[in-house]
Amino acid sequence: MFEENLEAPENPNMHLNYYQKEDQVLLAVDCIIFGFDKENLKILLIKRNFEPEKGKWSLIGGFLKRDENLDEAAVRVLETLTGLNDIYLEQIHTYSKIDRDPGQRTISVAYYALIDVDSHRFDGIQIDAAHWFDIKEAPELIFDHNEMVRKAKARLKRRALTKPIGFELLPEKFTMRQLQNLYESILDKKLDKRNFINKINSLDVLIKLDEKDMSVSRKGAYLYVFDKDKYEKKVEEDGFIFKI
Amino acid sequence: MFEENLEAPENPNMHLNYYQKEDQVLLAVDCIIFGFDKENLKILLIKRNFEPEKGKWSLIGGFLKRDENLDEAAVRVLETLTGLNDIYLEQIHTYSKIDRDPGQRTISVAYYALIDVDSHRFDGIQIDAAHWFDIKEAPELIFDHNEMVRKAKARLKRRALTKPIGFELLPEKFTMRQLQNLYESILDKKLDKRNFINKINSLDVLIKLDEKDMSVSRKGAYLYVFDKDKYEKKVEEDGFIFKI
DNA sequence: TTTATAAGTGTTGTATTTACATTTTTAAAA
DNA sequence: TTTTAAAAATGTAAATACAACACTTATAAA
Repeated sequence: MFEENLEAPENPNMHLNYYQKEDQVLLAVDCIIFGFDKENLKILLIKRNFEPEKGKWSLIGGFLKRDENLDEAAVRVLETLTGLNDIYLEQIHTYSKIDRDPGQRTISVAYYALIDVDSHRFDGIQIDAAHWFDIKEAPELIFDHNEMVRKAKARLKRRALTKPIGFELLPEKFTMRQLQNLYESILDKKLDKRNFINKINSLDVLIKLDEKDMSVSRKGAYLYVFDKDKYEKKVEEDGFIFKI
Repeated sequence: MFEENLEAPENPNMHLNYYQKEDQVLLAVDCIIFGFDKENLKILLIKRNFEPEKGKWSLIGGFLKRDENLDEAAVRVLETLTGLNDIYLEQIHTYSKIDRDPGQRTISVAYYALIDVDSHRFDGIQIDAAHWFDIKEAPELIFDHNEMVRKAKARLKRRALTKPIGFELLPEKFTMRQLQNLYESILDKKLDKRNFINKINSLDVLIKLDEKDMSVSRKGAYLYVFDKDKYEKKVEEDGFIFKI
């Protein structure tokens, strides 16, 4: 089926070529990039400027290269297209329907990423065709990308309930209201304010600052920061689970 | 890097070859096959009879073919090596470390499978090199297979707490004690007998038969079957969640 | 007839979750 | 300067879920 270049210098073990009769495939990564602007959950999409499906909305993606693993490929794709690195990424699922991409047989590994929209005001984003959509108002996507987003939302919901990943979506300093807005967006339901604050406080991993955010109310709202060291120490020492 | 045969008859869309400069890889599936013998959780492993790592214990696996998706590949691998089909399978994670397989750059998609060891007494298993190990006594595996098993166990634990997948590991008729043994194996902890039975009964998805299993006690233990229709109707009608 | 063994069965205390309303602070407007 | 408007801050009681716990029953085998 394929002729392989057994001398390819990138793979020092190529001489141990035990599997040479097997079919090879193109492996892509696609990133579901979630953002939060202190009000609503967003998703970053691009308008494809190449075939197939040129002009339609799609996830950001790219192909795995010979010299990197999938996590690295996801980081590279994200950095290339948004200029951002040091972003929370997690693999979700691998999609392999035979005709999922009409261009060529392609298997795609989906990742989701979490970004604070405001702190990372990448100037206009590298690609002008990229746009933040409110998660509730995102357009139809190409291929099986809608299914990827559906699964990513479910995963985010599950993770957010048991791991402190929500803080990846917030600025370093945030108000309780913003934290609650975030959880309401992720869980897609209203939460009781007092119960939410009591729950968060009982976890005992936030530091309340003396500083207030005066931008939204007369009274002002105290700012908090996530105490990552304290959280990690608690996990380490007594198997603490961050549970909303 | 690779020369592609653009006329390959297997892919009718090959003429739309938009991505031809990209690297291709071998995609494998590896199956973590869990079994249960009414007492303990088991894992099915094979002694590799080919290089590399010939003679060492490994998961059962194979390569994705051009005309199938990953789920189909996993079913095929499972059926080829055990003779079993119609088995519960779930994709877990995709592994891509560059040198994970010294034979050649290979990316592997891990699946786990659930089998009732006794009901599927495949005669000696297709491959004589295959063996059921108690999950607590399994040997070291090749490559990153240990990591795959670790993740599969975690996934199984999580799933078993919220979905009725445990019944995939039991014969059609089972006793409460066997069900409890199963959950104790999966969760790796002892459960209180009365609390467990009360919990299961409150879920109201088992049918208690008039029949008893007399093989283990003088008194005999009532047999139960999982009422799948009832479960599905409950899920459908009021979003019921099977929660242990 | 006795014995040995697993099966079967409920209650009570504890912890967690949910429901719910008033007061406080302060900038802006009057 | 006083008033007003709007979000922030705060605690308790009821309901539910979870955890701990021990004796009686049925039956085959001795």
